[in-house]
Amino acid sequence: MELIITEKENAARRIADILSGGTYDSSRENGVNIYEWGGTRCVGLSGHVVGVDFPSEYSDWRDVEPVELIDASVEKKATKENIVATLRILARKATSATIATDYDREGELIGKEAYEIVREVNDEVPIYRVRFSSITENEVQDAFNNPDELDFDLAAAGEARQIIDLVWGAALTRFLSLSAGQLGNDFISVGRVQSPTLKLIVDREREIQAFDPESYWELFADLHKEETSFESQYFYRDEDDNEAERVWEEATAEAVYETLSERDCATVVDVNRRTRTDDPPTPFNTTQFIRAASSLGYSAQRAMSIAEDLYTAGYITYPRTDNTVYPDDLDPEELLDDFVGHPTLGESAEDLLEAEEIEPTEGDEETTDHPPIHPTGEIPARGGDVSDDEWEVYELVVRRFYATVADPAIWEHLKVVSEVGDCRLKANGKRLVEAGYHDVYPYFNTSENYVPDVDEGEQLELTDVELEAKETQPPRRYGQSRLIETMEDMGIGTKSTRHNTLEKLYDRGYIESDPPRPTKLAMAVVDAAENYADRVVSEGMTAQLEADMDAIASGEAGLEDVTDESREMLEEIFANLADSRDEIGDHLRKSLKDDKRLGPCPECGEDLLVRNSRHGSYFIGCDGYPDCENTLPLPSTGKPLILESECEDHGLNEVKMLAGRQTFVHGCPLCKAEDAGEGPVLGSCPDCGEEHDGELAVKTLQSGSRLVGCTRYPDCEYSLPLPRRGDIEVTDDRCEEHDLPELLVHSGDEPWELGCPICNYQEFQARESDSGSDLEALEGVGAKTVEKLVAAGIESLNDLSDADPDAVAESVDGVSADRIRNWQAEA
DNA sequence: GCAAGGTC
Repeated sequence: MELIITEKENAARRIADILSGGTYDSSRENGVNIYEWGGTRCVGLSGHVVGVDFPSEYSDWRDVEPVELIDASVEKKATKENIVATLRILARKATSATIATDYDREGELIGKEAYEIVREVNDEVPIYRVRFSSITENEVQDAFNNPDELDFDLAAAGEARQIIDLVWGAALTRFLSLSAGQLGNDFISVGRVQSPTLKLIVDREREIQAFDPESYWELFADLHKEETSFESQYFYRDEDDNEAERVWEEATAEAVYETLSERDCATVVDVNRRTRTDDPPTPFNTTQFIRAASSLGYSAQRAMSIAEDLYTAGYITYPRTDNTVYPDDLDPEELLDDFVGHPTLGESAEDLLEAEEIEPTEGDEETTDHPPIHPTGEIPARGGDVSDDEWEVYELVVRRFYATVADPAIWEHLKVVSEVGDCRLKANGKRLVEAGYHDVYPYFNTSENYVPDVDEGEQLELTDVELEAKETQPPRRYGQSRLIETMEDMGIGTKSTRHNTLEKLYDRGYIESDPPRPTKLAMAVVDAAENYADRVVSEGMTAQLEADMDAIASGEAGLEDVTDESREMLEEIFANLADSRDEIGDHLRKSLKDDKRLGPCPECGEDLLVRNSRHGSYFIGCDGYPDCENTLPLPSTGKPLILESECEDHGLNEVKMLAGRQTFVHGCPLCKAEDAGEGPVLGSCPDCGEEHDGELAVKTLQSGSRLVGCTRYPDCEYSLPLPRRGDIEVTDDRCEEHDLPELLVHSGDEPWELGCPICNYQEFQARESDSGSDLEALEGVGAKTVEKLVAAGIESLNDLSDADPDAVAESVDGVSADRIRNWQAEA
């Protein structure tokens, strides 16, 4: 039997399809698909199926000095046992094995892992390696007709990276965690990729904190030509003879204002017209895809997760790629043809097919493993096969492909300079003359700025002179997609890991909200690393590692040369760290406390801190405990985030509750506690009104949440829910059926009618039973996933909370146990 | 219970 091993399940099926001419059968072993035809079997791995780790005697953090990890041996352990087991079974029976993992460094290493598993159980079988740049008939046939051998040097380069990352990461992570006494879930992590990324965010925050705003002024005036008018801005020549608009002295700004205000007319002194070509964008790699999706409001993580689903379902190509050049076997016309006649995507495709020649754009990076992200030609049904979010991302990928084969756009720029006394005004107009690719790719801003045709020497009426006082602004925080782009520029992380690295920084409590803001802990970790292990927060470590890996791959250096040298450098770092452990620990501990501090306790003046209750919820307690027992409640949903804004009455920071889509600002917890109590009475209680004269009132609980409840509580527990946000107004209109006033909720710009609270609750219940489920409130869950969950016996959030994630993942297609755990945390 | 890299 001939055995073929690929990097992933999807590739196994496609290769089986090509080599068997579509005649393969499939079977399942240990939950792994095996494709079979003639005497051949083809199986897909799931990326790495083994991972590096220290021997188990090193696993107790308290028993082992972190420095000992530097010289500890590093072992390989199976991480996907079912796949490894399946591979062993197949390998025993194989007469030849062919490794067909991805054509890149990590693919070579994954191939070597497979090689070792095969060799362990079968020391005779010949093992080949095939390489192809895309899974197409020609390339695959060609590769299998000319089998090669595994490149052990290239794989060793990858192994060196694994060892260095593990040793540095584990030793330093344990050192910092132990120094601050942060063990268990709250450990303090450090790594070659995460730490330079964190430093990027921290450095920007330092700039923002150090920023000293400066005042300046800008001047504007309206110019008129016949019926039309346009805005012009004052400018002057600075010392370097560049055009400048900002005036730095108030007196100068006022003098200019005087000059402009005194006149009622300006003379055109210069008209400059030019056309600019606006080239269509290049094909999507992962980073550019994330960037485009983020401008539609998707987080990096969410964009990748949707892309992953679209890929698995066969609608788009592999979403993890650095490639920005379409492969030769992609025929753009053929692909456009697939969209002809489609109700919403068809028209653009038909327009594009009318062009005489179709020549796609190209980016700078051409790689051998995967093509740029593009549609496959298989089109999902909106609302049926895919959710609205998935469709939006799918359409983005389709339209990006359209854009890459579309014409450039042409802009006309018109600059008009006018003179008023000795002052000059300018106006920049732009007009889209040829929309070009913007017609098929409507995601870029194409707003025009109208400036009329004028001639030199023309006199224009001048009105509405404005003097605006402004301040220079601190640099802006990096957004997620900007961070991922910067990581790519710095050469850290990979297309597959960058978005996960950001997620990791959130999980570790290093960054919060979006755009991410570093916590005090993050600042302290970066401080410590800069002082003692500068290398691990610099992009230089990756640059050096890349160079070393190249040397190993080309045979100029051995794996041991590189890892030994790296270990020596880490030894030196630990020699310097030894005496500073307590000092570093104190700094980290202090920062951890700062992240929880809201401000002074009104009862004793110590600090109020966010604390965990025993049940996993949160409350606010005093640092003076047990001397001061002051506490304040927090809402039971979500994880508290301390905002920068402070309450004017109490000097406490306001609190936001993070709970996925149900995130809301709770505000000052002391204000909330003071506001707690009974609000206006609405009417008689339907449960006990007749018998005991109970009445319904709007109530605010200590935690800040509100409800309509009976005034006889706790004797009568009748209650109706109210929305978490907004002020409730009791109107004069009454519901005839329940004899209660209609309620109005003021939140956002427009107040909305909640109506009678009983009717509102009944409608809510009807909707619940209608859709059958409250599962849709979960992040990233659409009707389709709910259907699958219901089919597996999970009908509500309650069911989900009680379920065993692994068991559910087993029975629900396309949902991982981790994702379920996230949902449980969210619920 | 450490990293980063694959993949789901």
